[in-house]
Amino acid sequence: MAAENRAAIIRAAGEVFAEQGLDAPFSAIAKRAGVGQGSLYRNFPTRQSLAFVAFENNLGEIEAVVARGGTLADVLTMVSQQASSSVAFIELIARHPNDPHGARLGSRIAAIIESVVDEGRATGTVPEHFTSTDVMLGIQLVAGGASIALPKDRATVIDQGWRLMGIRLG
Amino acid sequence: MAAENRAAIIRAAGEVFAEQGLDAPFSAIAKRAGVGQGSLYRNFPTRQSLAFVAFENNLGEIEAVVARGGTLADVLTMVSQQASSSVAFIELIARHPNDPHGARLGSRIAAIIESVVDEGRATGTVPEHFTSTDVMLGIQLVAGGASIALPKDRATVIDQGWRLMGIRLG
Amino acid sequence: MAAENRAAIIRAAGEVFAEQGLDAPFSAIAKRAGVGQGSLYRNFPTRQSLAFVAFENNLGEIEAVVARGGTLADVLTMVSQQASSSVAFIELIARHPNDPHGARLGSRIAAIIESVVDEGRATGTVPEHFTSTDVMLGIQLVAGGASIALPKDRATVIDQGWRLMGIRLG
Amino acid sequence: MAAENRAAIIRAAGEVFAEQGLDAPFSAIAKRAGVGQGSLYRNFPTRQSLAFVAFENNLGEIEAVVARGGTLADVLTMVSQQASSSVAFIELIARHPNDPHGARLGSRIAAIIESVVDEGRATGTVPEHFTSTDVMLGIQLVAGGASIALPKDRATVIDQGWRLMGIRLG
DNA sequence: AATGAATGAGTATTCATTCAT
DNA sequence: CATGAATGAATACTCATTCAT
Repeated sequence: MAAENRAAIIRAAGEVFAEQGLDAPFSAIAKRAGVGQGSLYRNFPTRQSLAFVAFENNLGEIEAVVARGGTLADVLTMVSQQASSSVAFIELIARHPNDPHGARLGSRIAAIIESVVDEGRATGTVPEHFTSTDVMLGIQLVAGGASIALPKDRATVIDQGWRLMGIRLG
Repeated sequence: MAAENRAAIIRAAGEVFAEQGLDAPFSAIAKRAGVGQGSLYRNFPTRQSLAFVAFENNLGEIEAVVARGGTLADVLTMVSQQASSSVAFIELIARHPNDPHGARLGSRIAAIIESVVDEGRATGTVPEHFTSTDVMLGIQLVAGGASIALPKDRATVIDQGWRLMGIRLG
Repeated sequence: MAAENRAAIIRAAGEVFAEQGLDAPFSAIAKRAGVGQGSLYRNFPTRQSLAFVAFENNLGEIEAVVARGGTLADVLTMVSQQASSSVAFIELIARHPNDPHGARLGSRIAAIIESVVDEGRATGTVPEHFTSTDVMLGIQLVAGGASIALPKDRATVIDQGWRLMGIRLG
Repeated sequence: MAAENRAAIIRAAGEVFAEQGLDAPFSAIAKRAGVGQGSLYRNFPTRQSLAFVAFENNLGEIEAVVARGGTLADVLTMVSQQASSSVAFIELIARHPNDPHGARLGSRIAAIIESVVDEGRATGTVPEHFTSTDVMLGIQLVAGGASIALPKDRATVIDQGWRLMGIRLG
């Protein structure tokens, strides 16, 4: 049952973090997962440890798209779509760059961007001079800009944000 | 004593919000100001009402610079400095666009940008096609991007953020 | 100005107690009276002292009606009409029978009832065997019954209460 | 320990409500029960939910008496005893006639009265024309009358109150 | 291991009461 | 005297974290 519980917790955490933000009460996650608070704490002693694992799913989806031949535009579109959860996601990484989990996630993201940035420059998704570091900073800007906006305004902030940076997803 | 207390509260709130963010405990503000919680509540019945007043100072400084012939680059440089130390400021405006106080602050900011955006376009601070709305969105992006970064990384995020958008402050 | 202030406080207290009950905040009374809290405390050091004086007005009105030839039915009707304020009024007296002010008020009420109870018995307002003490207890019952009812139910409780005790006001 | 704690809370609440009224601080109840405030809130999220459960005991006692052949006089005598010590009980029901819990309690009381009111009329406990609704209103009057009296006067108010309404318990 | 109950610290908010001006 | 600001105690409520079962 340990394995199922762990899986349920990860799934619940992803949902709850996306809905309520990274500071959501642990009790809400445990309840959604259908497990006791104790089980949650045994599997994930800290909020970060849970959050990192919870967001690896998101990353997996993006990696899968890239593996199937996705473009930089596809990647950034997915980030945009995952707006609210991505906000928490980016926030998490930005806040804990030294955390081993965070570093690993950061590397995976970097690898993804790296693998498609050339294509993106070639097809005009991003300006010629953009490095993969620039793209990652761009993600941080739109995610951060969205995070301080009201939920209803986030999609607009993200769309217009890409535009300001000369990034074309359409 | 009323006036000094009020001033002390505003000063304390500015500091505490900058350090701990917009959700800092009221008790911390009262303690820093050296007043009772009751005094704080009488002067500012809501968190927003306090936050707005606390940040009007910042805005005043920028307006003063513009009045003395400051350029768009000067304005954005000051915003950068403030955003770096006090992300809560931008957060406040982004979160409460409908609040009457917020609207007033927003209008003041819009007026400032409007008054210098032509100069900024002419001198190459911002790209030719930037509207004042674009500049304000740009501010939101760098402020938000900074808000999810570690304090020590904020200045870099802001600098590089401006660059990504084609904005030159130097 | 002392005299006017005192009068304003008494008037305000009567209104506020009637609206919000005997536990209304002092600040509300001071504000309604248009005086400082300090003035309120100087004139009436305790809540009771204010409440007793505030309700003497009510009593004065009833006494005036009796002086003009009012009947027991008139008296009880007035008590009924003053339902919400009367609740606080009766409560006050019932709770502080030993307070000198309370004793004085109680005596005035007793005097009023005494002066019209014979008429009330003769005309069938109350049963033959009712003493003035019984009538006062009756007032306490309907006032108390009303006090624990929801505001919207109070008039009904009072009306039906009189009926149960065999008292006819119509 | 959960069950004992819950029982301790209910017991403590009954006592504290009886002593201090329905608005007694939750902290006092938690302390008396020997539990943390959190436990109290988990078991009873609202004041009403606690109050209703706390008073169901009282009702159970009365129902038991009726089940063993008790009369209306017995019922009203028990109510008198409880009202005298625990006005909060009646207050609770009078204040929340629409609350689902309150409605249930109200129904149970109505059922009790209904089941013995015929007997009460036949034996002269209440006047011939009294309906069960009248009896319940009578309870509200004596309970309310008692609630605004000093504790030491309550028994007398209740006794004399029944007499005024033509109800004989002896 | 798994559960969920238990605890208490932390924060918001409201007033009664005092006091400086 | 009058004003109304100042203070802090009192209370409600929420969660993070620990632990008994």
